[in-house]
Amino acid sequence: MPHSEIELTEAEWTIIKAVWEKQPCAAPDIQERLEKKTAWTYSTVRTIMDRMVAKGLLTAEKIRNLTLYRSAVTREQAQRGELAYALKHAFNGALTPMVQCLLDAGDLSADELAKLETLIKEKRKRAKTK
Amino acid sequence: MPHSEIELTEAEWTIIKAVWEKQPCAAPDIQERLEKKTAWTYSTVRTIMDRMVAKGLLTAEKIRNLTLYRSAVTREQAQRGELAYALKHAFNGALTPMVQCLLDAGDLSADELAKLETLIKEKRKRAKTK
DNA sequence: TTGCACTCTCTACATATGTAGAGATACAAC
DNA sequence: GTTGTATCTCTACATATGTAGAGAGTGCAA
Repeated sequence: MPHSEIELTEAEWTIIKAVWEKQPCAAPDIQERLEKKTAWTYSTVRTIMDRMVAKGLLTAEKIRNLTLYRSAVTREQAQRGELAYALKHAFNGALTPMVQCLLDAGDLSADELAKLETLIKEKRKRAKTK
Repeated sequence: MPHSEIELTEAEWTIIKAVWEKQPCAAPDIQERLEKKTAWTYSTVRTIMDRMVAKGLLTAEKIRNLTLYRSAVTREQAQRGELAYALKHAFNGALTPMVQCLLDAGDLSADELAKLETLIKEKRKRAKTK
């Protein structure tokens, strides 16, 4: 049992994506970087980030007057968390229908479909040899 | 533009799944049905349901002393909403990586993989003839 | 007409989340 | 020392979400 499910709110996703882009970073950095998109003030960004530290989503290291933040979870972990949530609630844990819905919903190009087909083939091969 | 994204909280998912199982239903029904899983009191269930009506997730029809609820969204709509959320936030809208992650994460049986492969093949065929 | 049994309405409270202002601090430049 | 400027800390408030108790309305059975 690795970690109790990781779940992010919309605001948290916005922040953590910015953190991933430039790892140790200060709150004012993030605030500036997001200003165009979100119009959040420094206080807002800072509050969210500190709450994320409390939740274990970020780490904070204080150096003099500056607080450096880093992500405490990888993008993959966060992605898995999000998928796990959808899988559990919307699809009762059934993976196949979920993938199916995904294929139905999106407009995938022939190229992308081909790529997926390849992926699955490889996966099957690996499953067999295991 | 169909509907502004549908999003459900954990509690709401629990409720709406119960409603889908037995369409017009009263709050006490749902409460009883969920009691084993959730231990929610009648008040709790009722409050959530009424809030869901306010959000347009359920409809309520009052007949004398009884309020009948129905789902205002289909399971498919709700599923799509959930996937759209994950897609947008965790994968920046890129479907292929999302499917990929899904394949990596879950332990799909060879059978299921085969089924998916078939699905994709069909999809490609349809895409071509279109 | 009294009393259950059922369902409802109203109100309440804790925690979570989104959002931000006001004032304190630290450090560099003058 | 005084003044800026960047950064921080604290506090606050609105809305959302989870959770539930107390008491009122309705109708059947005795």
